[in-house]
Amino acid sequence: MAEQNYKRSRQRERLLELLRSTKEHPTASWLYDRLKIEFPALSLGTVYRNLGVLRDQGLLRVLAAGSTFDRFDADMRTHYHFMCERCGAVEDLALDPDLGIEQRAAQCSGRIVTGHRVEVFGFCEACASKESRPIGPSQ
Amino acid sequence: MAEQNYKRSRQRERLLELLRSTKEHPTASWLYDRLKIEFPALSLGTVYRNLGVLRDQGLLRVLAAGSTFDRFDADMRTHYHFMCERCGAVEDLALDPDLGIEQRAAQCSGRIVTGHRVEVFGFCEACASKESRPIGPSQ
DNA sequence: ATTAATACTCGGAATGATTCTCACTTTAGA
DNA sequence: TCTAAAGTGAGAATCATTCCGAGTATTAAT
Repeated sequence: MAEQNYKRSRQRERLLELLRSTKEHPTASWLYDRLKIEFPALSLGTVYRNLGVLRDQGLLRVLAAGSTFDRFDADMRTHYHFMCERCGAVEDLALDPDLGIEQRAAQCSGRIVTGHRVEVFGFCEACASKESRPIGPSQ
Repeated sequence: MAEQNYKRSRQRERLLELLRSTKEHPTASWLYDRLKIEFPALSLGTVYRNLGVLRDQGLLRVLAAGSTFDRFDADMRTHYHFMCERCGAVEDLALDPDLGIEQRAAQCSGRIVTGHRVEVFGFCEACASKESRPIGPSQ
């Protein structure tokens, strides 16, 4: 899975640059739309295949945003996310990651822990001001 | 979304009992297969619809397990999960939830924070003993 | 108990993100 | 330059989830 032979491709290089240039945690289709301008013949399959390659190369992470679609993040430093329950936006949180969680999760178990993920959810600033009556639990 | 009129249905009541009786964090199709024994005419759509109703009633939570399918958990107390990267199993973690995360995430922002979720990943005990050479990053 | 209103069920079709297939093209090393 | 292997585009296939329409069950009021 990791000991693969990769060749360069302009599509993949630009995909990574694009992902690195934004804080939006884009979806596959957002990336496709942008990249399509530069590569008019671009195929959606190519975007998905390269997202998978970059993930295997450890150059991006996949954030599961509910069951509908994934979002992608090229910032490989451990950091936490905030997800808006109303508009679906994903924002980085300026919190120090708690690596003790991983130690405690491994403690007294045969598990191998490789990482952890924290997602805080609620309503982002824009939605919080519109939405005077917050909705009930949806996750 | 919450001020809905619900009527009782045996299918939904048994669905919730079934989910409450297991620690497996089942998928929709696992629940469907089990419930189908009891309700031979059961429809998959009914399972999904009722999972949605129970979620809106605050009686279960949806765990997004990667992009492929959801898992469901009727334990509404805040608690953390461990997810095996190899077999996909989901286990509860016996860690005290850190509610300070939510306060820190809300601090100095217009956000409304309603909850948070922690997922630790790696290899479960069974997989850790088989898998001598752990695989590279996949999330 | 009957009835009316409406939520619920089933089955199957529709949706939508993601993955796969395959013929052709590009890359990289000899 | 030549060749093998990885990459590409187009579209079909997959698969979890949602939607729809006609008939059924539940509830509250008569």
